[in-house]
Amino acid sequence: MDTKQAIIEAAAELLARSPSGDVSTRGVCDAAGVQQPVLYRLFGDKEGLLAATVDHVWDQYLGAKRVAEKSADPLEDLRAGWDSHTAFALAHPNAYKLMFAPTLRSAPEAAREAMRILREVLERLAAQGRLRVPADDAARMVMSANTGVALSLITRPALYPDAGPSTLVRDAIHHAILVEGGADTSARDARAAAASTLLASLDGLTPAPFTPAESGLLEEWLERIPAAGRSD
Amino acid sequence: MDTKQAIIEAAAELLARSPSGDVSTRGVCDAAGVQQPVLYRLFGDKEGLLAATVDHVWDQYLGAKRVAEKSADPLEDLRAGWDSHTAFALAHPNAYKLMFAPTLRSAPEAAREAMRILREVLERLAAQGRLRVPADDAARMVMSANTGVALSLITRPALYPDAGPSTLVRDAIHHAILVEGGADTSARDARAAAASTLLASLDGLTPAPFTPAESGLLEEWLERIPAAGRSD
DNA sequence: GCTCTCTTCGTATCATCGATACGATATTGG
DNA sequence: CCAATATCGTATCGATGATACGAAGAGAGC
Repeated sequence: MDTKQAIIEAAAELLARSPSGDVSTRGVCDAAGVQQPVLYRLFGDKEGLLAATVDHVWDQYLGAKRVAEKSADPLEDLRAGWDSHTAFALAHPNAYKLMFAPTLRSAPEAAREAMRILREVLERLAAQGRLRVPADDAARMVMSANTGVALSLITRPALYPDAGPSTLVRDAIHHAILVEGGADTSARDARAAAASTLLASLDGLTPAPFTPAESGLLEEWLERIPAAGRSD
Repeated sequence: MDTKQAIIEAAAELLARSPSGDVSTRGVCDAAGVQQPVLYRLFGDKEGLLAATVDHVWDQYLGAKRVAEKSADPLEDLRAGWDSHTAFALAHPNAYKLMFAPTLRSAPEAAREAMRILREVLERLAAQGRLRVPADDAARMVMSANTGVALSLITRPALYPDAGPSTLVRDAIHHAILVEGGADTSARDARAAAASTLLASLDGLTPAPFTPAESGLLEEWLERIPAAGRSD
């Protein structure tokens, strides 16, 4: 059991120091003081080792950040999440490349966890009526843009000498997915306002996304929403 | 001369068919009917071959598009450039990964040319006073976000089943770098915000004003609203 | 304590890959 | 026709991912 951790830490160490962003199984085994067959018995193949290594680096980094999460305002958390994601990429470029670049066939667990954390923050915003797109779409937008910015910062430092574009892109995406300023209205008020906004603007849609029958039913349902009771 | 082109085309062919996204110099030489030393004499090393191959694929793709460029409205060109970039990634995923993922040490000429084309369009917009950020910043924002979206589409098809996020991120970035143009966007934004607000809060309604079937249909309709009513 | 079985270990080895040395062959200039 | 130069082709190197296979060790049952 301990040898597994020793191998992972040796791999993380070598990976962090590797100029090419790659490590050899021989090098890892030598550094960890084990032979190749034990590595392959514990991790299956090189991809398994790299995935475990990435997860380890990610967990270590996240451990320091986990305490500071879940502030009062989910928008702050959303911004902090983006900046934390970017900072991780700059702090551990090789691990980050393995995590998000198309090197590995299947995404490591760390990438999935990053997506989970992001989606959780977005759902908190959605519950407050502050998302203007479905949470899944917002998650995809934020994640893909963030990885693109982070990879650019890492792999083209001459073109991206500072993290200015990161903040600009971050705010551009957040502006696109968030409702302006509606933090103070309660969820029920926001819902009622949203329903009436839609009711007022449905007729003007061209091309019409609904049949007349659908439109009629939708209007009837929307009228029921403001009266619907307190969820929170 | 001709053997060089033959090698490049063989490499492009093998690269397009490669499930791993990689090719071996031996395979390329066999397919082109030459020996390894000639490859190394013509291209220096494998990276040189791959860079030349990426440039070849990019030129071929761009050749078909070059005629349709430089429309009257640079904003149309900006949108077309984003969509063309994304379409190239989907059409030639392996070449695209080599072009923008951190595999190659130095960016191939094709990547630089893509940046040049983008910056040229942005400078036309800037000349018309329609850019709200410096053209270099705008170029970095657009390029990094676009590569992030494209890489996500390529490498995580399960998470990104369609190009919807591409358009959303595109418009988010463009909105952030451009001065306001359309007048009807505000109404559409309000409508979209209202729809997603409702969508996010429907589940919490107690007592439930809708049957599960109604709820499902309503959600489906609400998801259609943000995309509806695009006039431009 | 002894043996039997099953797991772990360690050597040696395979196959593939990028890259090159070096003699053989062809081509070109005089 | 010859010599100088460039190209070719075999054979090979060094590194790497992955594994076969016998040796050594650890329990389980008697």
